[in-house]
Amino acid sequence: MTPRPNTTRFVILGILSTEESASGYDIRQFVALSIGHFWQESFGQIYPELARLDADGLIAPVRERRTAGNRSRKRYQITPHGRVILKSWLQQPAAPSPVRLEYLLKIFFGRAGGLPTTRSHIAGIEKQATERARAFAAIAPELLQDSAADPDLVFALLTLRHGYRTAEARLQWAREAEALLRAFERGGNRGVAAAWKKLPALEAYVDESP
Amino acid sequence: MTPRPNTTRFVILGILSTEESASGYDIRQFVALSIGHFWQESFGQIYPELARLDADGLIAPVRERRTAGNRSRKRYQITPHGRVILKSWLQQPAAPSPVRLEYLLKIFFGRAGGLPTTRSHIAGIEKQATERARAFAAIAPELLQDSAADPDLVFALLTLRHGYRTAEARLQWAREAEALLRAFERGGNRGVAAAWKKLPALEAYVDESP
DNA sequence: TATTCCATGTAATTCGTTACATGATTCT
DNA sequence: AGAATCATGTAACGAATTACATGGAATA
Repeated sequence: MTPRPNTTRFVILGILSTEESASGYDIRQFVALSIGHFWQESFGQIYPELARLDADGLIAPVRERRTAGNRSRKRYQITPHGRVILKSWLQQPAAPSPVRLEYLLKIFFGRAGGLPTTRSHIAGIEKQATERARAFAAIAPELLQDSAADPDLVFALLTLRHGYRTAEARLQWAREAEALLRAFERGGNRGVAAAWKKLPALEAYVDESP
Repeated sequence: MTPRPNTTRFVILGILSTEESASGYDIRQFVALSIGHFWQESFGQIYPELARLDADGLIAPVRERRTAGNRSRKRYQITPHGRVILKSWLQQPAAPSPVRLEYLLKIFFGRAGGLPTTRSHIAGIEKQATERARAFAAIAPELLQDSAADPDLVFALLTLRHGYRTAEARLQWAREAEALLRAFERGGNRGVAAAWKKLPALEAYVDESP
């Protein structure tokens, strides 16, 4: 059986490629704060993987100069070999990421749940998407100020912008969805068909050249 | 330990709530064709779950009138109890769906991978998003024609539109990402900061009322 | 006749989360 | 003194995929 990717490895290597040194706890923090909107890792994944990476020589523990008490805290740094492995992974095309959106499931099966229920799911998405879009919008200026000398700045901005665009798309979708449901309630499938035609034209935009 | 959701159950119940009767194979087909862009199930999940749902009385096997040979094919239909359970699940707010996008990981760690690599990842997304947006755009007219009498039509259109908006957002993002990288190559972080300000303003749109 | 598709199901293995155990440090 | 947070790690369990085994029906 061909073994599955084990992406956690590369997340850890990636973080250690930018962070110089980090503990398991640090890595968890980094993931939650910086890439939490498109990736997550739990301690149960991180700690065992750190041990394996160490055993494989891709990372190495760092001598900890203990400030006072013998506080147990293991920091690691990436090895040259680790960098090579990371780079070769980065250069391979990304594997397709399966997406599972439970809220769309609940909307897709909307007839069995009832229209009011469907509406409240959509309203929930709209609210959440609005909050997220605002949050992403607020982060960018901070990042531009605080990380003006950070060589990783562009890449952080790239993923941040992706988060914003995704939130914005959901917000737009939620508004269109509400319009379609109103049309459905008033005019059934024929009403929906009419409302659909009023939505921004699809083909035109996609064909547009950059 | 609080048991985890087991969404496969409700996917099966949902499909049987609209489909009247279906086999494990049919369910797999349905998932792949109708909701594959935001949900997926494998046989290894479906078949055991069908057995459990049967044992719990939420679905029931249907007598199969065999056309000729004794072909083994088990079709199931949802029971009244199954409908009750489905409905109560649908009415609960959707659990947050963890998202994992490997391609963003590769972009986020772009410095370790090199600019050309990052560019090719973005180009890949742009191509894929374009194809998807076009595909979604092509499905809608078909659906409006073929399913004019289908009581589930609106809900299918809703999720279809979500897929389109997502693809479109990625396409827009990819173009912006390319612009940011060009600015970075020419002017480093200061170039990026300048290019960032030229992107469509963030706050304005989100504050807009429907 | 060979290949593809229909069809069901199990086994092996990995992925990933949650809960638990444990203890130090910092803040109120 | 007590609460919150920092910090590491393991155990248990469920989720999910992939591969395998098996065989009929249709089609080229």
